[in-house]
Amino acid sequence: MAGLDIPRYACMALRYAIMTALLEDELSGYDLARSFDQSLGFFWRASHQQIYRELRGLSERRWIVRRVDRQLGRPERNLYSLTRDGRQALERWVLEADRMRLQETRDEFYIKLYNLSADSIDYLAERLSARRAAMMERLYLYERIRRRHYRDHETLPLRRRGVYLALLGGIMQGEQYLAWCDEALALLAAS
Amino acid sequence: MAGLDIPRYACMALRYAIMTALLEDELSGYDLARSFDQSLGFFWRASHQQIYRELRGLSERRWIVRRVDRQLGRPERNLYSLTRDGRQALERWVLEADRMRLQETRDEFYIKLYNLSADSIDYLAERLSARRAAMMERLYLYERIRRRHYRDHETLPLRRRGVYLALLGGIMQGEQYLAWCDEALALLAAS
DNA sequence: GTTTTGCATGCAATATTTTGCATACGTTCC
DNA sequence: GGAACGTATGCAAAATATTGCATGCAAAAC
Repeated sequence: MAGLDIPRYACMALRYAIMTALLEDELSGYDLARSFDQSLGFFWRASHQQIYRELRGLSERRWIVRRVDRQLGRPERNLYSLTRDGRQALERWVLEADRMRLQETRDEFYIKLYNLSADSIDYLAERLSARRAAMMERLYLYERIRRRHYRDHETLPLRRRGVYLALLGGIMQGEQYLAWCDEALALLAAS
Repeated sequence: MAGLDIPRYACMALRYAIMTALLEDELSGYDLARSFDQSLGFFWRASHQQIYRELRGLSERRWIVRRVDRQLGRPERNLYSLTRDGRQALERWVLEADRMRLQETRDEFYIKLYNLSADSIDYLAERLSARRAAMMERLYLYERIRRRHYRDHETLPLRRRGVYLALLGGIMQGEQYLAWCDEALALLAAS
């Protein structure tokens, strides 16, 4: 009865993000969840619940296949890999009209800044410092990845060069964010 | 029966973004929709449908009030303004624990970059140019706002200084994005 | 004079994300 | 010997966002 229930809307970037992660590796839901906490996750965050749900959908549509990995004395893992259909769907998606969202920084902190007042200034400055520190840490991680895997990006195979560009975007954005935090902190301190 | 149906979850930034927009002006849903296409909307986008829905919720909770504005020979407008309760709720929200999201650039373009291939390189380069141009245009708008209203930001009242900081964040981020586009375009062209 | 654009509002369905909860096994810390 | 932590999986409900559709009036463009 059910049928494949193919949605009319073509977005569902998470679906494709997961397939992208499976492009070169066979991964479990758990692996994916961790990877969405790191690399790919810097550009598209997802919780494990979301990932497991997408994994089910993707399996139903036969874009990925599951292989059960039984380990002695451990819970078994479901390892997923791309099918040929999945690979093709992914390739199609990449070439599909993209809805340009222009860096939507959907951060409620900016809205809070719009509400700057004598009551909130100390709190907001403190939160800003926390953001600065967190970004610093993330940048450090980015840089480690860059040094490890992308030191010499001109010799990289094409696909990896794309990944490098995304990483570079993250790094540049992070550095800019630090600079902004510093300016903002200075301006708040002077108020 | 219904009751106020106060949600357990405290996020709902859109709700507060709307109230923030109403902080100094009495606005209609239409005005808000336009304003979310501009200034505030650079940090939190929302469609008019979403806005009208929130406006209803906010009215039910008595955080805003509606005043009907009848215009001769024109459809009437519903103008909303903050109540005292709303103002207090907003102030509370600003001081509430914020869940730091660290600049989540949720842009599927990065995921597409992860899929860079001989087949996709031209398309992706073209899309990148389009993004560059769009960001350029946005930056131009930001700069106009800055020159108009924030030229001398040291003399601004406190709240406006917060708005200026948000604007500055947008400008810096936009400039960084342009720089990234240029680097990425160069790297793609060399491939 | 008809088409387009702008003002102004909204419903309903679908899609997506978040939150809360739940289970189960193994290892390491105290 | 028990608590905490890491691996591993998942359901259900609520919140949030997007898309498609719908209406109606006025002014301006063609």
